[in-house]
Amino acid sequence: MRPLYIAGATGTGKSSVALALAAKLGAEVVNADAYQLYQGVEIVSAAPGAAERALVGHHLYGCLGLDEECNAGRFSRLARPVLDSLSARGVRPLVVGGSGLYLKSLTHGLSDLPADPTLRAELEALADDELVARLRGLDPAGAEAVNLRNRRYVMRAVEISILSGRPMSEVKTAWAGGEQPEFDGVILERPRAELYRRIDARVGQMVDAGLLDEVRALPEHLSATAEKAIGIRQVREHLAGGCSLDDCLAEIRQASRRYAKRQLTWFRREAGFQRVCLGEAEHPESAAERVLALFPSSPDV
RNA sequence: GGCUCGGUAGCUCAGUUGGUAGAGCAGAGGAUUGAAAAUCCUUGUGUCGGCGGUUCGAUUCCGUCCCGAGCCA
Repeated sequence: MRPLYIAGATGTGKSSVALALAAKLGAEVVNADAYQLYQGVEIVSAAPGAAERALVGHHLYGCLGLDEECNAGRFSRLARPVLDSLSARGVRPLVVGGSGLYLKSLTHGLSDLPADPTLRAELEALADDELVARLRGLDPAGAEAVNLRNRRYVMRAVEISILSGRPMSEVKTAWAGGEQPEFDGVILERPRAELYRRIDARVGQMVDAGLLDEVRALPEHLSATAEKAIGIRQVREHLAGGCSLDDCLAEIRQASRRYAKRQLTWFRREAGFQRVCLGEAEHPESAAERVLALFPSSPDV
């Protein structure tokens, strides 16, 4: 059965709408959130709790250890078999998350590009201008296309060129150029001010739910991916006496709002999704009805 | 009540020896093919506290009033 994708910025209310939808469709929820993948950060990543997860099937929540790295490639390799096995059982996958690149790796597929942590560690040691020089040598056309001020993108381009033995710009095919893939997807939206209010409020709820204890209980060493979760660095600084709780929470709210803003920019230009703007007091049931109404002809619903 | 120092962008402040002003932060916009909750780029017109005066011209000098902080009574 074809998956139904539910995207949107953090704090929009995707999880509750997904839960209502899953109940109506007899579907199961598949996570497409980079941090809800990890075990031990349920509160800080605002993952659905045990009560919600008991209601309908949930997949790819808490499936990675905090010492494990993750990326879009690994995510899609995790998710594909889950989608396939649900389909084989006749269950519709409801893919829910706000990590734009992760979602796109499923809706559009990722180019088959190599990656190698060892090489990356070597490149990490190079200065910015050395990296740019490497890229110019390996892939002049790519050097034109990549934002050379963005060290991370330059590094990845060099990495691809070295590993594949061909210029990155030849190996990597553009999403924009290809055909628009067909999929069922909806982007949930809310007015900016309301979204920000919800994000701010949610940080308070995280504290009530035990945010500080959760972070205290984390292993000292986290993978480079896991440690980037918004909230971990800030709470750790507070716990170490580096800042007041108020300042810590204010920083988490701000980082979350900025993240949401970047998501809005990403999703704004994503094609192929329907869009549903949620009402301020709208019940998830009602939102789920409206989403369902957008896919009347889905053969499998 | 007297004296001193402040009042300039949403915030913290710089500056203009008189020719209507600029940084940091915040905010906004954008990019995005294996770190994506990441990373990177772009973006600053505001009665320069109010009202008078001097001046061709005042945010800048003078007077006065208002507000804040401090000191002295």
